[in-house]
Amino acid sequence: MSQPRFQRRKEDRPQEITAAALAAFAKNGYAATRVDDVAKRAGVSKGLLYLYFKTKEELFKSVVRSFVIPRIDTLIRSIETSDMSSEEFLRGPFLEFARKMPGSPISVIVRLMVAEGPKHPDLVQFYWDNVVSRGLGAIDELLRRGVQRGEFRQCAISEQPALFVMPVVFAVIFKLIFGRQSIDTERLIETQIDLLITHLQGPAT
Amino acid sequence: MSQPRFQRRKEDRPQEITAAALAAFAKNGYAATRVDDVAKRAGVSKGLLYLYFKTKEELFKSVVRSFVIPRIDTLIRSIETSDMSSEEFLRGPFLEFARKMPGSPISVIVRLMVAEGPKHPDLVQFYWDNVVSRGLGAIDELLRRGVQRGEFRQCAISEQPALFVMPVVFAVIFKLIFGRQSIDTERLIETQIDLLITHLQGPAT
Amino acid sequence: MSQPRFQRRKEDRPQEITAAALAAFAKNGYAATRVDDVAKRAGVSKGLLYLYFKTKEELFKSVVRSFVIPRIDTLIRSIETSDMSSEEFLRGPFLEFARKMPGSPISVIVRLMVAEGPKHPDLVQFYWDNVVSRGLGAIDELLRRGVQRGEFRQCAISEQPALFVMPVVFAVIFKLIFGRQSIDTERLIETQIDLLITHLQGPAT
Amino acid sequence: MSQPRFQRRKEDRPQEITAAALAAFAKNGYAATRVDDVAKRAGVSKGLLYLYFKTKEELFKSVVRSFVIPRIDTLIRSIETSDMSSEEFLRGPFLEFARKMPGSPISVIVRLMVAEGPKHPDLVQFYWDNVVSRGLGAIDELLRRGVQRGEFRQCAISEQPALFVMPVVFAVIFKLIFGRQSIDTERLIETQIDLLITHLQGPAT
DNA sequence: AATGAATGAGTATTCATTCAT
DNA sequence: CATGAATGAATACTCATTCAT
Repeated sequence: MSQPRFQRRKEDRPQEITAAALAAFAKNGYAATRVDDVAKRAGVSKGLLYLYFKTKEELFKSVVRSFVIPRIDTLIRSIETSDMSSEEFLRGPFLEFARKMPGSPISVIVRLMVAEGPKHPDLVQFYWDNVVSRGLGAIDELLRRGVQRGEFRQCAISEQPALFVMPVVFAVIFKLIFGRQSIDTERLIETQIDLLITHLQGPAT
Repeated sequence: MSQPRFQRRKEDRPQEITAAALAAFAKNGYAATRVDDVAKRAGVSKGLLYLYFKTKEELFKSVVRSFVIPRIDTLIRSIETSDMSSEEFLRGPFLEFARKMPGSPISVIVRLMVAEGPKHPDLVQFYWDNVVSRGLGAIDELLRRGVQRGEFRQCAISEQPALFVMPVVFAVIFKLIFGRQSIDTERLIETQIDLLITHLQGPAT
Repeated sequence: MSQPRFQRRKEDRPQEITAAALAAFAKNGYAATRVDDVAKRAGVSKGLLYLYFKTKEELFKSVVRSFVIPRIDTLIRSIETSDMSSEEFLRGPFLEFARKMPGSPISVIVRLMVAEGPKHPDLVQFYWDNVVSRGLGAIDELLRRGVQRGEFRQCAISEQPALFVMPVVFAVIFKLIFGRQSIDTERLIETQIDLLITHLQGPAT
Repeated sequence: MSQPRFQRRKEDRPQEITAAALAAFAKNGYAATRVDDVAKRAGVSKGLLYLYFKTKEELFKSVVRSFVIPRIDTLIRSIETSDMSSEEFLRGPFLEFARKMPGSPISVIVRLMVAEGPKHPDLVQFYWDNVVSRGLGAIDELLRRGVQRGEFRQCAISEQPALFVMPVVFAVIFKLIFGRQSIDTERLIETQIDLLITHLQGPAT
């Protein structure tokens, strides 16, 4: 009776631990998080944690890897498979994605990258290759497609996908530092995207 | 040999120490920086450091205070005293300021705020009050002035000074995490500011 | 070589550590005792010591608690259960107890109380409640019983049990400060107790 | 005008410093007292303090020496020069002396001896030679005189002057540890001295 | 596989002592 | 003489990591 439950448990362990680690890192940052706490959060002994992750650093890298990739994959796939117009996509799914960012687990990872990046060059590289580069690439693809289809004109904006990512990163940072009592980041994101699209569409002739 | 072991230079010490601390924090982050290292960098004994700063935390706060305020003060004063048109100011002094940001000491402090903010709420508050709030206020004032003078039209953009700050923060973060091999942040800043101004000036009739 | 580096002996550790701490405190006093030394004496790592005692101070308190209480309990119980006459008890078990005091672990604790008391008011209170008050109370009870039984007359002496404790404390202090080459404290204790009993029994009619 | 005042000042410096040190030691004990504090209390710079006392330890020894000797000298001289009967002296000047002890500066020195004695054998020796030995000797002399004059009978008590010192030391210790809320030490001292004298005078034949 | 007792290197902080002024 | 800035050795405490059970 109890067997199958334990069986299943074993499979999930690593994920449960990285989830606990993410929560712990989110609360206290990497350096101030004790491995003990992560283990306790995961309902696991310290020894077992070390069975899955050789060091605290490896655990950290695992956290970054396992929580960001799926998110970015989803975005990219939706761009690739979508049959919306570029504008529709930007005002629809992309805006939705952008709005959810601040406050999501990924935002925590931004904090970790900012804080710990300099000490983990390989992780930075990984993050660049798998998250930033691919994310920017996807938006670039979206813009390129818009230009091809005649929706957008080709200009400085259509060549800098970072302009679309910018407000998201900014909002994430703001939320992280100042919490919710700061500025209206949602409106900021909307305004920026609207501004960009308006410009890409050019003066209505 | 030539250097006496004791040197009395009461006046200069605090600044030398905060400068050294900034450099150390910049390299390793707050938690990973050893007080010993800061002292060594400053060419000072650990004991003396503790004579001026009661704790590592206080040293950290001092660093934030002494390096950011002057910078932001300069910007604000130049806005207040400038007799340029708003556009001229944005394309001139402000753009210059924005370009210098990534790689400057302030950029390091952004990293510290992101990483350590959650553990130093009073510092975050201080930063908000003295840096962010005043900085945004100054730009707001500049935009308002532009509207009053008829240079700009009143719209969503003229009400969100953060749109101007956004690319700077974004560039800072990018440089911090990915170094120089990432994206062309200068061009990004320019494009964004140009975009905003163009929009504020409305369709050329 | 023969000793494994890790030994799991959870049960015994706290006692071993407090014993080592008592010895160390006895030798150097509280302030001058390094936690490192206590750990070494106990054949234990510093980390483990801190697993059982959160701070050096808590270790100190534990020492006081665990070495004095049993001693005083024994005395009190023997008073309560004894069926000797009061005189017999005082000249027998009590005198024995008094003689053993100087040089025993408790004597060291007196030193700690004198030296560290002012900085640990709660510990002083604890010591008063659990040791001094109860000890004096027990002797008071013994004297009261003697009066009731007609062995002793009621007088200033029968009301001040401290007169019996006095020579013990004095002897302890003397031994602590001056070692054995000072005065004959055993004889002092005997003389005092004899003197008190003689007086309590009144003039032989 | 100001010259003579400074002149005088210089002479008194060491005493002012030892007085300040006594006060500081009294409050916090030897180990916990910072040289800085002593200097501040004495209204003197740290450097000057070190001009008079080579080390903290030497300062400590100076404190012990300079505050106890005068006290004990006074007692001894009054014994030597007194023309009272031994009983009168014991019930008069000696009792007065004994009563004043707890709470006086000397009581603090007892604490210091108990706490720091083990680490300063030479100081203990000094204390024994100059204070304890001479003090006990003086009382011994007083008792011997009483026996010679036929006031007292020769017995175990007349040979153990410590019996007279005992309640004083005990009272001092008690006050030091438990403050004033403990037991009536004055009455204890009186009772003990009365008891001893009564016994020395023997049964009224 | 799982536990948590045990380890020890690493770090912030204090304070007696020195010495340039 | 007098100052107090400057030094650095000493020490309590933490926490990633190991390993007996």
